[in-house]
Amino acid sequence: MTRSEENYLKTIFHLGGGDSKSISTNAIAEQMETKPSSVTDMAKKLSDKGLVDYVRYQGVSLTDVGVKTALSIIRKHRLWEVFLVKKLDFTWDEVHEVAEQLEHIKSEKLIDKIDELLDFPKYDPHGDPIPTKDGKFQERDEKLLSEMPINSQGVCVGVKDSSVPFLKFLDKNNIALGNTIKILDKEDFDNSLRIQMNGKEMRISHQIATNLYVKKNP
Amino acid sequence: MTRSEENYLKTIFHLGGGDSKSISTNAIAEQMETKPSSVTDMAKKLSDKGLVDYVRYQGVSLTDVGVKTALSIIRKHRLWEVFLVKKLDFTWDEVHEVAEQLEHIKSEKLIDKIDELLDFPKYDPHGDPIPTKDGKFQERDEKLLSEMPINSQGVCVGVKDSSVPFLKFLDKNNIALGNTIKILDKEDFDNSLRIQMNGKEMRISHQIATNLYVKKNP
DNA sequence: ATCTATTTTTAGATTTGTCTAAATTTAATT
DNA sequence: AATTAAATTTAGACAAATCTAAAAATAGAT
Ligand SMILES: [Mn+2]
Ligand SMILES: [Mn+2]
Ligand SMILES: [Mn+2]
Ligand SMILES: [Mn+2]
Repeated sequence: MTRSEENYLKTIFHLGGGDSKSISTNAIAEQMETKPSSVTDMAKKLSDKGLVDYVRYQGVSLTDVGVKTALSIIRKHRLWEVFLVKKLDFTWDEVHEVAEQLEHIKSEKLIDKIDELLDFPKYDPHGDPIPTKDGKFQERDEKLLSEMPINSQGVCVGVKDSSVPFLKFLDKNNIALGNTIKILDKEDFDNSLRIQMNGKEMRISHQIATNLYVKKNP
Repeated sequence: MTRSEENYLKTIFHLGGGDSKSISTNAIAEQMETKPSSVTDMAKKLSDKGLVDYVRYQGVSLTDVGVKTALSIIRKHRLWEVFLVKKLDFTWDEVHEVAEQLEHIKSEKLIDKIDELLDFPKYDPHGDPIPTKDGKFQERDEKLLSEMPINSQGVCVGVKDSSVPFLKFLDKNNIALGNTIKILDKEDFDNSLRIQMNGKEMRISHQIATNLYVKKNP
């Protein structure tokens, strides 16, 4: 497996190609910042290797082997991110770029030992679940902050947008995973929210609220 | 810098090209298990980039920038090896292959933090010195076990051959870095040595003795 | 100094991954 | 059903890194 092949599989998975849904050439090209013709070439190669099902003009979806491979790369990516934060004091906005490189290191023992060193974490620094060694995914019962009803309460468990600017914005406003959030009020005009977080009251724009995952308290 | 360029610089350094000594195309090709014609191509490319001095038919040597770059890769390689042994319980015969990959990860912060996590080690698991961030090399006063006089005594500090079979052989015979060794006798016939190590007496072949570095006790 | 064996370079080909531009297919619209 | 717009594929090119085979240069030996 080349690095490029691995990156294609990962992208196809993230676009939903793991559920035997067909992903278009254009969608992959856009996500990977490459050209559709390059995607076509790679689709053929991955198809020859039995990693994707590819029908000309119809897009690609991952085979079982393709899904398994994609998950193993995603597992490595997220474990490395946890390592960087927990063991090397990286901030959550610094880890993705480095993990993009580390995810391609080929050593099963290495990633198993990292997993062990970290005490088998279930989520990465952005709240994304870490697949198990045998490719199981532990989805969490979570919803977007923007979808929570007034007076409900929950814990912030993840970010949908994990871009550097958004993560830095959250840091600046002391919004962190683990914080307890209560919805006090919604403003009809701009869909902004008034919330209570860790005791303090604050206002949050709709854009922010649609990019924060919350686990609702029972 | 591509991964291939980095590997060439490292190899040229290991062959002595850091002391403005010219290294032959063939020597590099042999070391890297590639063809001389490929080395010529790369020599031109590295020369264009100012990393080596290259004279046709005369071989290459590293420029100052080339030395600095090579040392930074060697630094990364050796720090990762220490990390694997100290933090992930790899054995010293398992680390090289993985470090060959990890040394190419591009993140200054990452390697500085690994260095810090390891408490700024001076030597790697095979006793090779780790260059400092600014490219300083702390050579040690050491000699080969085979060159030690009878009745002298020292501490085993490194291996010259760090191949997997040799390292496994050392493990099997309980020879480890840090052990104290006293030369009891030399056999003229086959140059083998009778030594005392950690209290016990044993016999060591010439081939082993020429691949172990010892720091002589004062 | 000339010959010869060895080393080194060149020329041309190959693989991987990418691109542009043109051709084709599909999907949407009349 | 024919036309058009959009998506997708093909064809041909390119850069990086490698190889083989042939040519050129160097160094060693007579
Ligand atoms: Mn990431
Ligand atoms: Mn990647
Ligand atoms: Mn090594
Ligand atoms: Mn390497």
